[in-house]
Amino acid sequence: MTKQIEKTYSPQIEGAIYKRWLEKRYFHVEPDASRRPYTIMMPPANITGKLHVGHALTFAIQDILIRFKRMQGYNTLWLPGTDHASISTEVKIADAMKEEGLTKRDIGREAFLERAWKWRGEYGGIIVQQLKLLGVSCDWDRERFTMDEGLSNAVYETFIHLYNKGWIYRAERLINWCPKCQTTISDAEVEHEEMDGSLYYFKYPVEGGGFIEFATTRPETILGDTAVAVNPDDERFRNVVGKTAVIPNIGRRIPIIMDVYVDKAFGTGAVKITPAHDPNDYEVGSRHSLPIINVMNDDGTMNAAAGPYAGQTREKCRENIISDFKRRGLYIKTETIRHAVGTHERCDSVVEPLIKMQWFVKMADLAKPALDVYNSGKLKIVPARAGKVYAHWLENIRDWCISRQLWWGHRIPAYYCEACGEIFVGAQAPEICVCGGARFKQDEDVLDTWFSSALWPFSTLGWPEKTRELDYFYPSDVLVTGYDILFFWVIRMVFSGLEMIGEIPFHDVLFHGIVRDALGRKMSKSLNNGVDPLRVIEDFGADALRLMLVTGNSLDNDTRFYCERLETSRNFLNKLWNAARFVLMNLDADEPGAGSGPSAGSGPSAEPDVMDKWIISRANRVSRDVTQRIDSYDMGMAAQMAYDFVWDEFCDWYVEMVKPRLYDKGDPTRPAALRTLKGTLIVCLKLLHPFVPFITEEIFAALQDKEETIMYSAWPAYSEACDYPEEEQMVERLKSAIKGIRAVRLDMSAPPSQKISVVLVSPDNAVRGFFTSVQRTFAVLAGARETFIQADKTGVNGNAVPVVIDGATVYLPLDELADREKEKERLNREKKKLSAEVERARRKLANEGFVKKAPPQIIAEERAKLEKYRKMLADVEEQIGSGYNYLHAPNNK
RNA sequence: GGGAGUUUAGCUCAGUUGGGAGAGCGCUUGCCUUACAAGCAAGAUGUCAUAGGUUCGAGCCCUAUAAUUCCCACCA
Repeated sequence: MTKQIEKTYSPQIEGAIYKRWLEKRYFHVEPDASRRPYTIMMPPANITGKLHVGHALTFAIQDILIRFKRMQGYNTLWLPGTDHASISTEVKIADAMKEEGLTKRDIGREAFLERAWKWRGEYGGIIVQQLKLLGVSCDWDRERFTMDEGLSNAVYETFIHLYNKGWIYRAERLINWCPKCQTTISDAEVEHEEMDGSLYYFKYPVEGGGFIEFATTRPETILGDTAVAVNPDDERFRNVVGKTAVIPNIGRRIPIIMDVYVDKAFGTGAVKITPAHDPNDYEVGSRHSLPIINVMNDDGTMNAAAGPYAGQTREKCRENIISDFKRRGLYIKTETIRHAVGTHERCDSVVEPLIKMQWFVKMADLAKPALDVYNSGKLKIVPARAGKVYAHWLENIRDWCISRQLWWGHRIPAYYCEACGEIFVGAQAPEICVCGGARFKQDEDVLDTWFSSALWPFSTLGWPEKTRELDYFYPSDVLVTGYDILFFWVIRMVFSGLEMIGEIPFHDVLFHGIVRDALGRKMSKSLNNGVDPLRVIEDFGADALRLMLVTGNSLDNDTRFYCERLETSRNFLNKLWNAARFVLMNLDADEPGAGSGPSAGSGPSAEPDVMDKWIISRANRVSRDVTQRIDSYDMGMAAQMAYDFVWDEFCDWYVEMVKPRLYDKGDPTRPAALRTLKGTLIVCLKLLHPFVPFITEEIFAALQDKEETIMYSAWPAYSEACDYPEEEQMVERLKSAIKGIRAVRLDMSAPPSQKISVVLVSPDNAVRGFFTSVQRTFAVLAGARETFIQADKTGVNGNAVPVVIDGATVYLPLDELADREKEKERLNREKKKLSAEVERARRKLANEGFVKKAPPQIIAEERAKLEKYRKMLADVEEQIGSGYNYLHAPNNK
């Protein structure tokens, strides 16, 4: 006997279900050559992170795919994990230390790392626990951390490999320096922000008389100037080129040179050149062999080379320079200018270009194969426009600065001989140097956090060991992520996978939008407009949250977070819950056996009737459509279709239609009704399970005699045998008749308790036969006391209200209730509508071009429509014109 | 400076290869009909941003324009 479920839906069930799934180890998989794998690598969550709604969206999408494929019989691995998040974690720990009055330098590297590991142990698992509340079905037994031993080996192996190939090198280059975080950052980590700034005009005295005027946005870098450049074609400067200008205050003599880089139209046409602090100037400087003078310390203050300005912050120095130039009469003017300023995306401080010795990955050779797999279609990127961004980035890629002046992360596996300075790259320092020295010092820097995440798709499977997992699960099927980490992560995984494994890390990349607040703003700490998913889950449940996030939006667009939408989802779940309750109640009231059987309407003892066939047919088609939608990553539409089917067709129509059969214990079609009811509910549950895993599991369990999980039940497959187009058409007639009658009743304010008589007149035998077979249902849903089904109008009161449907007219003898005027209006509205339809179809078919050029199927459909509407129109006109005399009817209202 | 989105009902958004404009919320009206008032039933609401073009036929394809959002970029 089936179990009963609680009276109202409550998301409190979720915790226990997840616990059961974990206990049963339903998420865990092993390589199995007899089954096809389906693999998703979960983007590792930062250990510093807290669950936000963005996570909820991205993990909901991944879980939908995983659960869908699992039910389709794939051996599905969804591998979770966390990222050490080098810089964020380090900053966080340093901040915590500040409260104790300690700095990193105070305690030293080793003690700091000790704290970091301790911190990771204490807080690193929080986000994982929060993730579980979402219902994610990932294989927790395979959870990985980017600084696990195995994953670290992968990092060193890769570094050494690339170094030996000459693709990792150490060089002194102009890099992006974050003065606040005190480390280099990669180009990708610099955010260019357009803002209003000042363009200052100054002049340098020229030796031999005169001045040269120039403009700059960064006066403090004057101290590092080693030339002034003008365009070779610029006539205005002909007489000063080759002469020497003098920087006041510090008295440095610098040449006036020519370089095509200079834009004649900008500023004064002359540019001060600071090779140590500007990428362009660096280029110019190397072309002209100019000295490079670094005037800044790592913390953004001026260094000794700044002479009298040494020790000042860059901001203070700027002010002082301006006032000094003013005092000397060398200041001309200040203009406001809109220009891009580079800031560090993590801390927002202005990035300082500096020359430093750093480690780089040479990108040219790595980028090419990554571009090839995209161009050849081997790597599919959804949506397609993201692919263009991918290609554009790779085509214009520059070398990747991978060293960071931090402690938390993978330390660069390079060792320097203390005697001669020779570099050795390897897992350990060598025994002895070529110079005979035996003391080595490891490089102080760690690697960019993305260097290790770039290896995630295979390092998590055991590489560089040759494992069964790597062999079986790699490459993964799809990578799902927000478009914001395309450059940071996705591209780097692709070229890393291609280089180290020789195969792309995933076949598809699916980018989705971000979750915004109700006003469409990005959620951010500064606006304090973030939505806490944990609160939402507490109030509405993970199912409601997940459903809300994926429904009603196309994936690639951003979505707004509305509480009302959450309620809509919650209401739907309650609807589903109560539909299930209804089914369970009826199954329970049934004698054993009749309602059992998992599939819809396939039992010999319970042949489905026409209504059953209708819902079976609909369920069948919807299953096919939902499957197609998920397969094409159209989760929103898939969810919407399942939602509509459950609510509109199953609950509002089928369940209502089937009630009279259920309430009559003697009805011979009752077993079929029960069977179909249960079977269709199960199809609904299965279609919904990827989206709302908890509630579907709970109901599914209640429907089963034995313990079974919906997770591993078979996904509904489309079957032609379950297609019943004729039954569908008939039931559509039934629905139109009922809707028409209801409309009339409402017009007349006839309460549901007031039963009426209904006469259905149709010359069509099949239509009459159908209505006869569903007579009782028809009567109940139409609120009829009795129904007469006949071929002509015999006995129909002249004052009866007609409702015209396709193939029949229904008469409601409502004399005493009828509001004649209202009915007249209604019929005329009908007439107008039908006339428009007829006219539209007629004009279309009268169009020579249409008949000549349109596909035959479209023309045939159009003809059928014309025919149908013409008939209905004629019926309506007949009612208006002849048999129905409104004007002389009594009006008792 | 380059590129990509978006513009559809009062609000938020769907609308797969071009073939009769949709949903949720909100609104109007009537219902506690023994699964569900987190519900049921019936309704109203759109120059599909603008202007051209292609086509028998355009919300969908092409061109231009406007508004708006985002990404990329070394003009001081």
